[in-house]
Amino acid sequence: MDAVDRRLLAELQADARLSYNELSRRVSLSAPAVAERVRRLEADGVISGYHAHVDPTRAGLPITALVQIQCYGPRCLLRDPEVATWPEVLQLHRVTGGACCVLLVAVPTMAEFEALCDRLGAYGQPSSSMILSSPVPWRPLAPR
Amino acid sequence: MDAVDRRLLAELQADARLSYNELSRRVSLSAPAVAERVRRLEADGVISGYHAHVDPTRAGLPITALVQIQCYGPRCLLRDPEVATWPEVLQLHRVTGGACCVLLVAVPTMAEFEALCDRLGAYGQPSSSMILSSPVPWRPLAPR
DNA sequence: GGTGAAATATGTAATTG
DNA sequence: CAATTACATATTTCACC
Repeated sequence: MDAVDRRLLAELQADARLSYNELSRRVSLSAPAVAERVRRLEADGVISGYHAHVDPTRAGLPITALVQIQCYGPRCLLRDPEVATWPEVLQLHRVTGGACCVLLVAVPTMAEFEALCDRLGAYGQPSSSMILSSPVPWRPLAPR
Repeated sequence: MDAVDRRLLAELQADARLSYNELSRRVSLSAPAVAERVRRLEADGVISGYHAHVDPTRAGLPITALVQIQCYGPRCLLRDPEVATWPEVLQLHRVTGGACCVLLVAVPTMAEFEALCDRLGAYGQPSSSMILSSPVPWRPLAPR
């Protein structure tokens, strides 16, 4: 991974819909050369995907929260592949510390959040932090 | 926002680089009609951006963590706009509960993580949960 | 990695239902 | 008023240097 690859990653993280033509202008390389580099970054798994980001509130999901769960050993949430498919679960991380895992969730109403907490309660003790605002909802990675 | 808009959001969240032509085939509409709907979703702020997602480990940032901070009132991290520009900070959420805010961070080495903790310590009491793995690093929103 | 030509995609404007 | 068609422009993708 050289300086040009890092430039390409920065541009595509900022705007995933840039054309190879526009990218080629920005990194001063021909379009085919850019296309080949990008395909290599995709094949190597450096780029894991291209995603439109949707504002949860404007999409009708104004309640977002970080939920830590202290799982009941054998009933651990991480052992149930079903949970990763729940539409409320935007992120799921296995972590060290008091909790077993942390979920970022988004729901339309408090009633649905309560129902989700009940469902999560089957796996362990949930502890929720409601998100008031997200000064940085996402930021591009600066590769080393 | 009708059913077609929701289809478009689903397709663009799954693959932000789809052409209007391909989108038009998938939702059974002409390309100009699709382009206009997408521009409306962008203008309305439903779509907040299009971003390539980069694998932190493959980009040389194998250490990721969730860091909660109990800020020292007046020195609150949220009052320093500088923090949002630190390249290690991938997400920053203001939350309810014991902590003032939660940060998702990524760094190349434990030594750099230690340095980051020191810097964060100026704002409040940090409590870190190291991320072991992310079964769901990101998932598309299902609008209501 | 660059170049040039063919195939494909995009943007605009006029037109239709 | 939103969607379609038609056409000019731009982009992607090959083959080849």
